Order: sequence, then structure tokens, then C-alpha cells
Amino acid sequence: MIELKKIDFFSKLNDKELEVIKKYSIYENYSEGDIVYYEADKPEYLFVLLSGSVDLYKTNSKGKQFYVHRVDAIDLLGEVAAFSDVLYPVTAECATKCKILQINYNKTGKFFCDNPHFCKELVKSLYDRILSLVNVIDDSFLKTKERVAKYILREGVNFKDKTYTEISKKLNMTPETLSRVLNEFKKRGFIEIDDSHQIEIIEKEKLENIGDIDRCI
Amino acid sequence: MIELKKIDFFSKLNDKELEVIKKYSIYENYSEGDIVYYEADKPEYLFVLLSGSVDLYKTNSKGKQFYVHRVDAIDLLGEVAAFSDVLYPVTAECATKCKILQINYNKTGKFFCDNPHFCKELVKSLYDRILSLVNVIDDSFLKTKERVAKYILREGVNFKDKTYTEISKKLNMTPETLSRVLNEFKKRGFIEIDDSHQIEIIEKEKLENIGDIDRCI
DNA sequence: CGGTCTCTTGATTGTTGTCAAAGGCGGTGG
DNA sequence: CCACCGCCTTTGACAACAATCAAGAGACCG
Repeated sequence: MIELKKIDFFSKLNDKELEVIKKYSIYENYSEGDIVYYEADKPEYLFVLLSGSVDLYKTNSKGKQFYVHRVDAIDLLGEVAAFSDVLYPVTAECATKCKILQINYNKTGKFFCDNPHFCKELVKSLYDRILSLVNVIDDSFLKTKERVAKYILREGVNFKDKTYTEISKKLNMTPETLSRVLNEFKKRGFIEIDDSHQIEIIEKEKLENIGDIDRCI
Repeated sequence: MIELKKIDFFSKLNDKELEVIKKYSIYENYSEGDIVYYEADKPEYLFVLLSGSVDLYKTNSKGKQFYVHRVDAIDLLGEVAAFSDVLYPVTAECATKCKILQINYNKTGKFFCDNPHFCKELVKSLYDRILSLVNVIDDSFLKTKERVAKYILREGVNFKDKTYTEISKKLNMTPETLSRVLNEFKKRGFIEIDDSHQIEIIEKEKLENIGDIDRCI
């Protein structure tokens, strides 16, 4: 069994409270690609992501996915829906193998929300979530080239051994568009890419200012 | 002086604590259009919006504004930046006359964050903020027609006595586009608009399903 | 009555998604 | 070992959407 006491969120709960949580919790292993919860489902559990990473995305009525955010362990999942009594606003899919604790808060009650320490940790987690959402909105003004450039600068390393199709999903664009942009960057000498999609950044500044550069042409 | 005790956030602080806050707070009146804080500024105050409404928007490098969210009294403003030590992620502009309390938290310290009641209220406020941001992301998949239809259904009343230029800003589209969409809706018999921009909804369902209807054509 | 602002409409452009075709690569099974 | 299948990538042609630019009409105000 996991040592709840070692998790920041729960570290200041008393033993009785921890017992209650343990009694109504299930500890589960997920594989990459498994769905933790679907958008528009009614929340039933509070999830604690103990290890691994989970991707959050929205799906629109035409079935198109829009990638929103990645949550890394250790953090809460589905807490906004659970605690504010709305349907899950996004779908949560495991990006890696994950260990997740599912707390049936209908049985336990939400007493841990009253714990000052839990509440403070929750606030921290929510701040992160908000800043990340604002960042998504930021990205929505960017042209595809700028979005790709920003992504390369931040996580170019992660291109290695990933397909463009995968990467294009996180960038919320089509693989065709990504391919075209990367080829353009290559041609203009900003980057090099090898067969394993390993990226080498040649002209960092050009990538950083791609928006301005192109506007002047 | 405002009765801090009557504000949910502060209602459970003790008298000593309230005294400290009062000592380092300024109570200020703002007019419509006044800026409370600018995006990318360093946060100095925690703002409590006591009356009125404030619009949050982002400005990109080309000077284009992107409307994000409206905050109505009574709520906190700038708390994410203040408490997580990052620059303001958005600009806050008064949409109406406002009364705002500015707390110099560098002088007071952030002791109120440790108050369980304050913390719980803060969490509620953050949930709302998150759901509203997710809604912005939702809107970003919609075509302009769908966005206009959704807006009419939700706040059609507020068209009265507002210019299309104003409304188009909140919809993150140009006035030309808004004009064209509204005229199309009028021609198709979905709505009526009079000279004061008062909207009458004729075919609610058509507006609700405009996305699907158009896709079938 | 001149000036400013809003609204409308048309023409044009830029950006990105869609569709289609072809080549490459790896894995599978006969 | 090879034929075949499926997926990924690239490229071109095209379409859809909304922004931009431009011009004119109408409203309001000093």
C-alpha cells in the first residue's frame, strides 16, 4: 500500500482520516494510452497521480481532439470537476505507464478539503493549472510556425524517437503542416534533423524571432 | 471604510489580522476603461474587486488583444500572479465603474493564505477561473458563426446599446466578420435586430445547431 | 456643416486544413 | 526470402475560413 503520509497533499491529515481514505480508495496501474476519465463524464473519484504523466485534451463535436495540458506526478487529477460539481471538462489519457490512486469521495466525504494543509497544496496545484491554461490561450494567437518554433525551443529533445504524427497532436496541427514547417526551418538553416527525429538547433535566435522575421519579408 | 468582515474571503480572519490588512490597504474607485494592472507587470498588490466588473485580456506582440474572461464582484484579482510569484499573465481593465481594495501584501505578508476559510474561498474562486479558461479553449474550436450564435444565446440581451465593435472584441473577431454573421442570421430568419442592437431570438434551435446545419449543406 | 465614428459590403489575401498520391520502412506470414 | 500490408512522411493541388483593405452610407456631435 502507498504511504499516503508521504504525499504532500495528505501529509498533514491525521491517522483516522487517512484510514478513511485508504478504506475507500483503489490503487490502480494504468498502461500508456489508457483513459482515466472521459470529457463530459460525471465525476466519481478524485484521482491522485502517483507516478507517470497524463495528457488532458478536449474533443469537439466533430471528433477532433485539442491537446490542452500534461499533468506529471505527483498531482491531483479531476479535482476541479470533483469539487465543483461539474462534468469533467476534459479527457485524461495516460501518456506513460501510471500509478493512480482513486478516492471514492462520495463515500469518504470531502473532509480533506477542510484540512488547511491539503487546501494550500490544492491552491498551488490550481495555480499551475491556471498558468498552463493561460499558456494554451497564448499559443492560440501564434501562427503555426511560431508554435512549432516555441515547441522546438522548449522540448526539441523530445522529438527523438517520436513520430511527427504524435508531435503534431500536441501542437494542435496536422502532420502535413508540421512536416512543411520543419522542412522550411531545415531549408532556412535554423535546425538539423536526423532519421530518429533528433533535432539540433542551429539558429536559436531565428527560431525565437520567427514571427518578426517573417513579418518583415 | 469597507467592512472587510462582510467579504467572504476575509470573514473568518481575527480582528488583529483585519487590522493589519486595513493598515496596508488602499481603497480606490476606478472608472470604466481604467487599467487595474498590465500584462507582464510585476505584481505588487492583491486586488479585491468590491463592486463592478473587470475584463481580463491578453495582448500579443503585434498589439492585438485577445479577450479572456470577465470577473464580477466580489472576487479576487491578480491573485494567481501575486501568490505564485510570476508576472501578471493578463491585463485587467474595468468594464464598469469599480471599487477595488488594493492590499500591499509585501507589507502585510501573506498570512491570510494560511487561514483555512480564506483558502477555501480562494479554491472556489480558482475553480471558477479554471472552468472559464477551459471555456475559452472550447470556443477556440468553434467557427465564428458558432461563436456568435453561442454568445447571442448566452448574452444576447447585452447587445442593446453596445456597438458591434465592442461586442466583436469580446468575441475575438473583427467588426466586419460580426456584421456579416449577424446579417446572415437575420436573412435566414434566426434573429431580429433593431436600431439599438436589441436582439430578438426567433429560432433558438437553429442558433444552437448552426454548426451541424451548415455542415449538411 | 465638417468631422468622426460606426456599420456595411465587396474584393483580396494569407493561413491552415483537407484530399490525394507516391515513396519509404518495418513487420508478418506464406 | 519475398510479397504484401499498414503506417509514416512528403509533396502538390485545392478549399475553407476569417482577416485585411478599401470605399461608401448613415448617425451623431460640436
